[in-house]
Amino acid sequence: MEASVLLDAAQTVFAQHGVEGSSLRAIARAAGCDPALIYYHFEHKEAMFQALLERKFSALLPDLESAVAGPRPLKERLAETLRVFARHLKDDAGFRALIRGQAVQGAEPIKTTLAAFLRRLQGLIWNLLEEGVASGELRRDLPVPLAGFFLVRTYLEMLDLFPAMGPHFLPMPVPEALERGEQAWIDFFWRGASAPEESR
Amino acid sequence: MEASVLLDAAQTVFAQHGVEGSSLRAIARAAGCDPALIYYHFEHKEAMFQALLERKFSALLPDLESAVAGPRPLKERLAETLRVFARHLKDDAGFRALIRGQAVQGAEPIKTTLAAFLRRLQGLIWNLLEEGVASGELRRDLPVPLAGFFLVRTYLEMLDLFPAMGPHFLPMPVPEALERGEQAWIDFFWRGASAPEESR
DNA sequence: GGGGAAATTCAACGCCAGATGAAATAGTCT
DNA sequence: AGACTATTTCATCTGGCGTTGAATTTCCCC
Repeated sequence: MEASVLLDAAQTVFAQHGVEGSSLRAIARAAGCDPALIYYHFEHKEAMFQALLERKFSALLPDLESAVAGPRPLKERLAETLRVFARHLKDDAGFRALIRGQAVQGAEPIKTTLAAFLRRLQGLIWNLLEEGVASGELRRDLPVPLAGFFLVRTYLEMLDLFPAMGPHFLPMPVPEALERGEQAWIDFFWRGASAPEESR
Repeated sequence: MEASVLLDAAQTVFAQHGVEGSSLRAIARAAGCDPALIYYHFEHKEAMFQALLERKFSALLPDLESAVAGPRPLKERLAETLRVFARHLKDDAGFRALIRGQAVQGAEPIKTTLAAFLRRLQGLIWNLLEEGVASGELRRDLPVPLAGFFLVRTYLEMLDLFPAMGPHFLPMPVPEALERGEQAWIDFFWRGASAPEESR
């Protein structure tokens, strides 16, 4: 049995119960094997979670690099960046909640893995925003690191919370809210970030 | 022993390990009592978590109501709303990660409690934003539910993620990042939400 | 078919968990 | 002091847990 089958099972169980709420026996049951096999492939549960993170991010980053590249208008590339997140993470709210839970209080090795990914992600976003500032499309005083944070984190919050909580507080069906929310956020972000007309 | 002592212990343990990763025996150890006492005060672990949520939100809502009231300028009241969140939640990142984890995949009773709180919170924020639209300060086409979401969730993301991950990706110390981030977000939000000059 | 390596299962250990009924202790009122 | 209620602990039950060494099975190559 390949490690990836175990990781598939782990992702399902982790997403539902969290890392600490998931037992290796539960993961083995989900994978259809003996718990001891997990120890053959991974040192311990946390190493398994780490491998999951790396698998997920390894799939995401190339698409991000494609999204920010090329001659298309800046706003469109920013929007495409968000859509890459949606494609990779949209159906993984439970897992994403887990990742940020680990970001807040996880073990140092996990934080280190997340940080390495964050720096690469940051680099892509910041370069894009700095390119916009240099070209005059974005305002000169835009705090690029913070703006990058706003761009991505607000959008990911929608992806996470609309499906789970949207029915309780959104005045429209969740799929419509996600679609309108995406466009609204891109427009809103653009208004917040773009240079005033008179300075172009 | 009052229930509130048990809830204090529960908050500490839940914040570190999550609801499922926290055992009643661990909470009892943190409180310095026998696990059976927890059953005397609460039906089960989830009921305990629910009581924690209600305790937290009961403390937060009155301050929010004060923050949005009064004759002060709209932008200042929006900013004060965010500061209320900071005062109540700033040192509770672990617990907040837990809350949103539960928002994403928690049991229905917990989601119902969260939803009830969200609706009250929404009501306050939306009224404030709608007041701004009516007065002409905010743009007429502002999607108020989505804008309210952006306002609060982006700020809470900073509160959660800057302390834990900021050293890995922010080009400044975390306390400074939080301070500048707060002001940057308020300004950014204002640019995204306010009406164009020519339509005032 | 045989040898060797890789993969998988089995059995076991000690410990922890949720939950409960009964017993003991503490507090309050008369 | 006694009655009663509230609080707290104790002991127990059943089931699950992480982890490991040994045994078994499977796979691959000659």
